[in-house]
Amino acid sequence: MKPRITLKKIAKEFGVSISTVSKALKDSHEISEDTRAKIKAFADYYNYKPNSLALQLRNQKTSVIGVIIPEIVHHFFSTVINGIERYANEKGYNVMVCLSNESYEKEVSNFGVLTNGSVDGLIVSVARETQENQVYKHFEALINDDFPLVLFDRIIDEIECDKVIIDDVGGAYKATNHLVEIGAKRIALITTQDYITVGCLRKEGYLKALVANGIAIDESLIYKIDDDKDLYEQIGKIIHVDNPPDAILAVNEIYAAIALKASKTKGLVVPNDVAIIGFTSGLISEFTSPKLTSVVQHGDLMGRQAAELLINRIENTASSEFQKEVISPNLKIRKSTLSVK
Amino acid sequence: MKPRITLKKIAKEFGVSISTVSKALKDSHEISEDTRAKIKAFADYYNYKPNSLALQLRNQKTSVIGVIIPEIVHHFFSTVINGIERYANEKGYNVMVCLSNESYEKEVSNFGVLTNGSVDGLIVSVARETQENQVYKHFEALINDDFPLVLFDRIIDEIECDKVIIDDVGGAYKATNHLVEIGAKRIALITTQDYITVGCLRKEGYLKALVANGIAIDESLIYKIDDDKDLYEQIGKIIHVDNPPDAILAVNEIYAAIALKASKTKGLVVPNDVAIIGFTSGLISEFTSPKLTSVVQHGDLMGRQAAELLINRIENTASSEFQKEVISPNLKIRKSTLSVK
DNA sequence: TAGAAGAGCGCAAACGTTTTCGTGTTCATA
DNA sequence: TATGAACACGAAAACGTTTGCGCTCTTCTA
Repeated sequence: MKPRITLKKIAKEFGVSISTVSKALKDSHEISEDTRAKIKAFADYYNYKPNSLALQLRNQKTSVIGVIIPEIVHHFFSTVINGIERYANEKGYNVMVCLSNESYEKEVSNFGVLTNGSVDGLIVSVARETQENQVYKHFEALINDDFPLVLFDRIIDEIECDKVIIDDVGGAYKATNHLVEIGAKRIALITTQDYITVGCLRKEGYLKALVANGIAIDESLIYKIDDDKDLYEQIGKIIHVDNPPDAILAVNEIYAAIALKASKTKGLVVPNDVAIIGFTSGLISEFTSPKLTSVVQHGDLMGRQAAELLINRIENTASSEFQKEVISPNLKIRKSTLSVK
Repeated sequence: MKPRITLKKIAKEFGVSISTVSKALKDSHEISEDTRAKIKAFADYYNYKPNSLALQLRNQKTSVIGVIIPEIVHHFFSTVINGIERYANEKGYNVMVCLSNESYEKEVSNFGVLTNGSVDGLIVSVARETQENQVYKHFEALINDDFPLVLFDRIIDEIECDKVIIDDVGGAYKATNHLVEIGAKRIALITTQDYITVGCLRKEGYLKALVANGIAIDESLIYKIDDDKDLYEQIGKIIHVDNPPDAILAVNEIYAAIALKASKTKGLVVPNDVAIIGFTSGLISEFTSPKLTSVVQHGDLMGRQAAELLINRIENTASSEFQKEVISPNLKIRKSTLSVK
């Protein structure tokens, strides 16, 4: 790569000082019209642009937001990034994306890299392994330094910082309620392992809705999937029993789509024999047949709000107490739960 | 945010010079055991980490790769980013992601931000608007400066740099051939507007395969979709005619999934009445019914190779001529093209 | 004609590092 | 006692920028 042109080189060219060049380029009245014109023409010709590293170092500000997410090949997370990126851009910030791949170690190493001055703040969704181990030292270190931090979706209650979450309880409640309304009696829940907070919250909403409707809770209808094992097999077992459920609430789109497939394989008609709802409305739900009713999570909005909270914090325009934004999901009703009675 | 601890502060604490501290932390033999131990303990206690901006400025190296893509909420692009991120990480680089949103202006502004010293190199997939307008000044400026640049997928022939592409011609050829083999006679092509290079290339492969199989080219079976208009309407028209095609090759997954839906709506059975193949094997193809046969693009691999080329270029371990890596897509045959004769 | 005013520019510090090249002290050896 | 090395540390430049202040020279005013 050719060396970039600097103030120093321009200064040398005209036999003036660096400060003169800097001021000339900024149209300072301290510099004569003549000198200004010459220098600006030259700088323009050689396409001078201030080195941003130098500026960042001087101004003690990078205008970069770091984002750490468990994975990127995932519709929900990519919409969140989209939301973050758009808002950040409006505010003159850039985005640096790092992946933890659900690994604690990788998350910690990402923290190390990003908090050495290369970003002004961090937006994080916690890795599965971290949630499992419940080791939050790297978060605590940031909090101690008052480092601007926003957690979203997969958050940690003990860590005091700004947060953005979905109202998972409410979403699951709405969804379950909808299933009851269309006449379901035996509603299964396909959820995650207990240490995944969102899984727990959705289960809570599910249970609340059952209670509210006076339906007895049947623990045998609650299935906790292990993401490290074969999904088709685990979910298949739920359907391929003598007395399968007449409705299913799945905590994500994949589980729902697989449940749908399994149902069809068994010869069950959706929604007549079994109605299905998934969380997250990505593209999958749109193209299954029948289309899947989903709890829409508004990832874009979530990202936007996270970025907003973070930038307010960075620029000290935030209130001193930490905010907890709760986004209400809504139900997108499609054919997989069409009332059939 | 609390001010971070610096060499200067440590030096002041012990009444020594900054250089002494720097050397002590690096275990230099120039510094006495005593001093070293004291300084290291202190630095450790206060969790000292070198400011990376300062290092980047001094070393004239950021170890950051800039990535500019048209959009991120897109399975193909997110797999590419995944591939880039993983390889970059192995090599000690971080990734900064910017979105052009298919806009020329945004792309140019991203170029401006990223090439001011904040990244060591750039990986780009060209925005639709840029391809449409064919204005490549921002690319040329980079090339003139020998700035490390890799183009992938949506590339520009005139720009001389490393490139990674899919063998689109070959992929479309394979797919079309497969359709012929299972007995299709009237194969439609659903493609993009002409200025999208990948669309053109896939059309080329489609035509080649027809010729190779001695099938007459029927221009009325080639449909160019306008992404700014309603997709369902445009694609619906292809199916809802008196004499619909008996096979369809779509240049992306969405077009294919919509074609599948439209066919089912019209009462056609897939694959018996009409066989369908899409490009890109994302999650959609997996969950439609029947599952869609697809030309698998290997986005991860593509990202990995792009990152590899770029880092070699950055570290001057690349050959002087520019490389053009071509990734061969393979056909993932699923039920939408199951031989039925 | 002395003094002030103002125009035009340079110095130097600051951001936080690393690294080369000193410099001063101590100690052993001839 | 002079010489040399070994030891322990500091000064300063470099990366590229911004900016407050000071300096010099001209020009105007009283």
